Amino acid sequence: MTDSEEKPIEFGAESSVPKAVVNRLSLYLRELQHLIRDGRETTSSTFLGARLGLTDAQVRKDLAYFGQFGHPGIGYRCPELVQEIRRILGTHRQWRVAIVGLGNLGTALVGHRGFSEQGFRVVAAFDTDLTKVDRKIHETPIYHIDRLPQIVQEEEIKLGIIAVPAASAQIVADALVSAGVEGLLNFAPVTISVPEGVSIVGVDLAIELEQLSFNVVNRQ
Amino acid sequence: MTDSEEKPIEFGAESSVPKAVVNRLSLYLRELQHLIRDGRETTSSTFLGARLGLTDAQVRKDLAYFGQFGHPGIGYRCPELVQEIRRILGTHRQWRVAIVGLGNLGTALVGHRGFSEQGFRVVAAFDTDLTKVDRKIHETPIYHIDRLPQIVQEEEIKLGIIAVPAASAQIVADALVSAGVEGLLNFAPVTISVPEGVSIVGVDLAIELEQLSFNVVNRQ
DNA sequence: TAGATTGTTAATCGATTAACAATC
DNA sequence: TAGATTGTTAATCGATTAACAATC
Repeated sequence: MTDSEEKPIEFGAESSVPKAVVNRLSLYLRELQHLIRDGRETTSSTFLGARLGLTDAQVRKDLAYFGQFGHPGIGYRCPELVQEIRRILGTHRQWRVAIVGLGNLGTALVGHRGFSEQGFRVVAAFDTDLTKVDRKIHETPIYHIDRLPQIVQEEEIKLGIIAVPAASAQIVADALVSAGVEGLLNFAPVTISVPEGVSIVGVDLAIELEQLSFNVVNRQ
Repeated sequence: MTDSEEKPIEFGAESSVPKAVVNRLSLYLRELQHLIRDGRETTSSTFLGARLGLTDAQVRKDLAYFGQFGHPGIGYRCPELVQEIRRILGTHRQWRVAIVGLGNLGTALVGHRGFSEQGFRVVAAFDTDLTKVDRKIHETPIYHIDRLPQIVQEEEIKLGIIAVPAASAQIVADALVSAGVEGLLNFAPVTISVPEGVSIVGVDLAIELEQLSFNVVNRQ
């Protein structure tokens, strides 16, 4: 935030990929995994797109940002494309994750199936409530928040999930970042700032319902 | 999905508002609510935008889709703009909501503070598990899923939250729609189809972590 | 070979930003 | 009045779609 006046002209080289493309990549991955379970070996951009309400051109263009994964005349081999997308997203390896805040939502997230299925392993949970500390939920040990710096380092935790009230979200974010976490998933209904080099994704469940409300009222 | 070949040329008239604009509207609302709590009476497009990493022009343009809410030379009066945005989103009134599926996530969502704070009232929860049925969580009665059609109608439920496994998500969606629900918030990691006139918003928590993973790997 | 389907270029469409007269 | 800030138009930028040669 200090000496940045000029655009980073050559830097990551990859920053040309639109956010929307990366989001669709996750949808392709999910759909491909369903196709594989249904016993399909290959698929086409037209078929894959139709399942998601997208054009065939968009599917091909999205994938073309990252390489050539298809076979002209044949389409995409499902397991092959799954592997490629997981590599692109970085979920071909396991991520070690911490959850901070064991209220309703945080507690639910510790045991969330979808996380482990996609390569995210919740290895630690933190709270201030002494009655929760030193127990386990779904195999995951619960620590007092004071031990966050220590545990994050020892357990080599790289991602943090913030599930505390809005009022403490920024403080928790700062603590996680100081401890060495590189990415945050924030469920608190507040905008959080992080230093450059740290990533943040926000999910506000009430906002999702608001979007739905708008769509219903405007019949969309 | 059957006889649709031509585009709906004149229909809702409102379908010219980009999805991204509506999403930012929710962010403006959230930020304004924080400003009010901090005792601020007015704000400017520059200030509001800065808090969200947006330009002043974008804030003004977004709001201009819906009307003229600002005061030249002064800015926006916070409580006034909050009211306007809530009216636009449809959250100035209470929505009656049902949750289907009382696993980890569904159970957490029944008591989710953020929902009630923004005008969403969870008035019924459904599950197949007989040990859960006929109890209450956080004041909300739990019914057997067989009673869904009856309760949705009696309770005038207009929104449904799907928190069941992927395998049963489409069936639950169909049941909710048949019963008269007009909007669905889907947490199951699967693409769901709904008839025209019904809205659906999907939230896949694993996908959110995947997006974070991509950002971390590509330092964004 | 004929049919299917890719990757990619060019054309189109839509969203964001910059600029500024109008207003308080 | 001078300074601040809006709403809106025009210019810019970026994303999506269409088209098609290359490939299996």
